[in-house]
Amino acid sequence: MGTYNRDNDAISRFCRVLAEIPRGQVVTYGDLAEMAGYPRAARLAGQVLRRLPGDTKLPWHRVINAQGRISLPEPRAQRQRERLECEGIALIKGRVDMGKYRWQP
DNA sequence: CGTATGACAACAA
DNA sequence: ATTGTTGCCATAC
Repeated sequence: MGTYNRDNDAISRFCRVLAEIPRGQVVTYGDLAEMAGYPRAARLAGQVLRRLPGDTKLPWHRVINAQGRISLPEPRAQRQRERLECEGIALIKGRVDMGKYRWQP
C-alpha cells in the first residue's frame, strides 16, 4: 500500500467525536466539526457522514442541523427519525428540542 | 487552476 | 416565521 490517504486523520477525528455522543442526545453539524477540530466547517461534517458505510455502528443519527431538523433526504430521514425516537428523542413538528437534547460536554 | 456541489450556519430584511 | 445571501471547507470535474 504505497498509496497515501489524504484525510483519514480528519475522518478519524470526526468519527471519534461521533462515537462519543451519548445515547439520547444530539449535536449539530457545526458542533461535530468544531469538536473534531474544524470550527465553522459544518458542511465538511456532512461530507464525512455521507461517506460512512451503511452498516456503520457509529451513531450518525445523532447529528442534525442547527434548527433541530433532519437534513437528510427520504428515505433515510425516516430511518433517522426512528432511531432518534428509539432513544427517547421525540420530534415535535419535525423538530428536536435542542435546549433539551443538545449535547454540551 | 477555476467552478460547482453539498447530511450546514449565521445574518439581513 | 420565511426567504435570500454570504461564509465555510473539502471534493469532484
